[in-house]
Amino acid sequence: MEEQKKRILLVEDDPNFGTVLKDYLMMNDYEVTHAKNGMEGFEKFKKDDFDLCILDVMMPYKDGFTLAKEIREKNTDVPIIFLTAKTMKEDVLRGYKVGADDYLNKPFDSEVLLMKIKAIIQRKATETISDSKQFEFKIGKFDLNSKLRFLRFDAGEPVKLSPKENELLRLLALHENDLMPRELALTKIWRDDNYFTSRSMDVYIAKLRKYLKLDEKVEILNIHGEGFRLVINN
Amino acid sequence: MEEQKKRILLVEDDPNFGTVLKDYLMMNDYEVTHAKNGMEGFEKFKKDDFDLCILDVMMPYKDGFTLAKEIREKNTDVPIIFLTAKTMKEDVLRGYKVGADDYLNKPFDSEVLLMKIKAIIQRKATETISDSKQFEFKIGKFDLNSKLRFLRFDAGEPVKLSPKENELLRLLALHENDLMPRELALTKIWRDDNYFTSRSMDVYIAKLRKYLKLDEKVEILNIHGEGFRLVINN
DNA sequence: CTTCTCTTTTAACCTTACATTAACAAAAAC
DNA sequence: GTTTTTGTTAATGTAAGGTTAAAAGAGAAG
Repeated sequence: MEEQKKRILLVEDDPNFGTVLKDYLMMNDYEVTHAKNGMEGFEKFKKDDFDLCILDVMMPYKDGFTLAKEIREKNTDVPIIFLTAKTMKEDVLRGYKVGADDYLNKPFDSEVLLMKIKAIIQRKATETISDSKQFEFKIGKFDLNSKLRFLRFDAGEPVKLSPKENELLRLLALHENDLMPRELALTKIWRDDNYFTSRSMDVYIAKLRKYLKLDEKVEILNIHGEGFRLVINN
Repeated sequence: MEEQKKRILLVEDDPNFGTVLKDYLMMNDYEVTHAKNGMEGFEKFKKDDFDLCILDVMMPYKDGFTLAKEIREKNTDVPIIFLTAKTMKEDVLRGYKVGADDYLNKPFDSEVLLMKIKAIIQRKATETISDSKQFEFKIGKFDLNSKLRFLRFDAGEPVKLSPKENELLRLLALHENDLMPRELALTKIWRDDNYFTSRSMDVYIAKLRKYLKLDEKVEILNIHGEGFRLVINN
């Protein structure tokens, strides 16, 4: 079976360590892009699609967490592994908040890192069955382009959607006629689950309903305690 | 937000540590079943549905890895976290091989464990559940979709069911024409068995009967002192 | 640095949905 | 005939969701 090499973005400011790690990963059949600081890391991230990011936490100018936040704004899915110099609890917790998939304490065992990489990439691969690269949806008489973030009714003037509106509608569309669990949206879009983010989400549901009113065949139904359902009647 | 408590199976042979950890998790809103060894752990696993397993590696008779293998044979999805006494590389690698989601070295920080639990359970929630089979039932002229929680008569307008109505009808449908023991519903749905939950269940039976009246061939019979029976006459 | 604009969150208030409890009637068991 | 179990309806309390508006952030432009 012909298998596409997985692409890793490695952001590590220590040139010695970075180079060694890069070479090690490449020897294990990954395609590695090495950035020497947060700034550069973000630039490279924007330019390419990666299957995984490995970020050093301690870096001058822009630390790993800040970089992760920026990356998350662009891409809610890409797995992130943090490298922390020592096991500081605050770091670990902060990492999870930003949506880390894992973290490793330096010095770490390279085989363990490989295992983690494998496990994480595999996990994503199974998750990403259908929602891989879907950015255009037909929703009744609407067209949603979630890459450009606009919603067009009946081939008319497109309305611009805010990032959150867009993500939420996209999630709903991905589950058209099916349940889109509340939890899913909260974890994928808001990455946090408390009373207020939950209310925030409800506010966005209201906004979307307003947009979608133009087509009376399209509606967002609530399933009490579970989530929402985008239905298209005919 | 009425959120169903997540259920954790904790297998830990050290009674002191096990009890403390159990209490800590329960204080943080998890429902915890504590097994004192691998054997017991597997028995409890078979009996119930868990959202997460936390397994101690070092246990007499049946170690955590062996238990994990057995669990994996029953269930390929449930997340597993290992607790290892010290960071032995072989253990870590072996853990990943068996399909661990994470591992923690004792002693560990309890807050970190909580974060990991949260992250892992959220991750699972993300993976879309689309086993339509177990959720759709034909009951006489009715269609029950117990994932979307609606009941439709004769291809007409669907009626929304409340969570309890839905679960109860689903249980009855699973035992169609057969006895559905009272106790089964009480333990599976209400997870509690006392005078009042029992009365509550009767109230729901009445509700379901009302819905099902539309098809005179469908009825819920009582078997005194035993339970109920969903029968479809022809 | 300030202002303007767009986005998101927080707050408030109201409605709907749900589960439980109580009360009483009916049926079954003994 | 008395006790226990079940059938049913209504009342209550709480939680979740709908909606709107104001506050708070964030970024761009002046």
